[in-house]
Amino acid sequence: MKIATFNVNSIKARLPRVLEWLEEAQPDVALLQELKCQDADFPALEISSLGYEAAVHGQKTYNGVAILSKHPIEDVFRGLPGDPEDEQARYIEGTIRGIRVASIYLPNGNPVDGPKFPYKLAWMDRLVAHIRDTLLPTEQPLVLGGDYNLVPGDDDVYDPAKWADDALCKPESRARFRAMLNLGLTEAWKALHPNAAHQYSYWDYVQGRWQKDEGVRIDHLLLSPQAADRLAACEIDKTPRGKEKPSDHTPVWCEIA
DNA sequence: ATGCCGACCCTGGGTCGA
Repeated sequence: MKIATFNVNSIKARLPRVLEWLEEAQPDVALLQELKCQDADFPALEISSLGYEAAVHGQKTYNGVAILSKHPIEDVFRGLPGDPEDEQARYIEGTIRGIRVASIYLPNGNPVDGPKFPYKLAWMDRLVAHIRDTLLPTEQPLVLGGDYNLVPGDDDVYDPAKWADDALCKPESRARFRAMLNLGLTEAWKALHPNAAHQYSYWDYVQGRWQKDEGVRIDHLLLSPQAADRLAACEIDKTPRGKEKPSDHTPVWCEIA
């Protein structure tokens, strides 16, 4: 089963790109982030015309996540537990052919001297707790994909010195990402490309970042042991980023045998 | 250079993303 993650940066603005990508890449499951629309405005008809059903957790203007699937989506759960006050639509999970998947839009956290950084760290703590207390104990295959807004290592950013104090690279952020791995999760791309460096999933629109290949690797697929045992492939698909009116992210996909 | 681009809001400029 091919499972992809893609931060689309507005599903409305990106619909032609997303439809074209679904037709070309043919993922069984697509985990989308940054829909920037409410549930009622999600283009479900166009998506379903390509054979995908959708589970959506939308929000006006900001955030918004979805699971698209060629196979039935069961037991959909919206929102990350742990803070009833948190109304940002950044998390949705569901089960497809026995695999529990989640689409994650982790907070950016910048600027680090404002309230957004502690919100990011608290959100990551909640995610670690949810994985540890609810997801892993089921011993189900899990694929947690999304825009983690996290650069795992200095090989994953074009200029690590310039980014050292960014929320995406800060030790406090990286420590919480490592906490997920320490629970027993496998980062799919790194597992299959242990010696690769400077392979990115996001390039800023400005200053010719894409043309100069100055990006960051922040879109990840995390697998439980039961899913990692079946990991057959994982790649970054740079094709969509090079097209007209692209998202600033590009999809990352894995194949679970 | 420190939001240069591109999206959102609902009217032309403010806010946000990473």
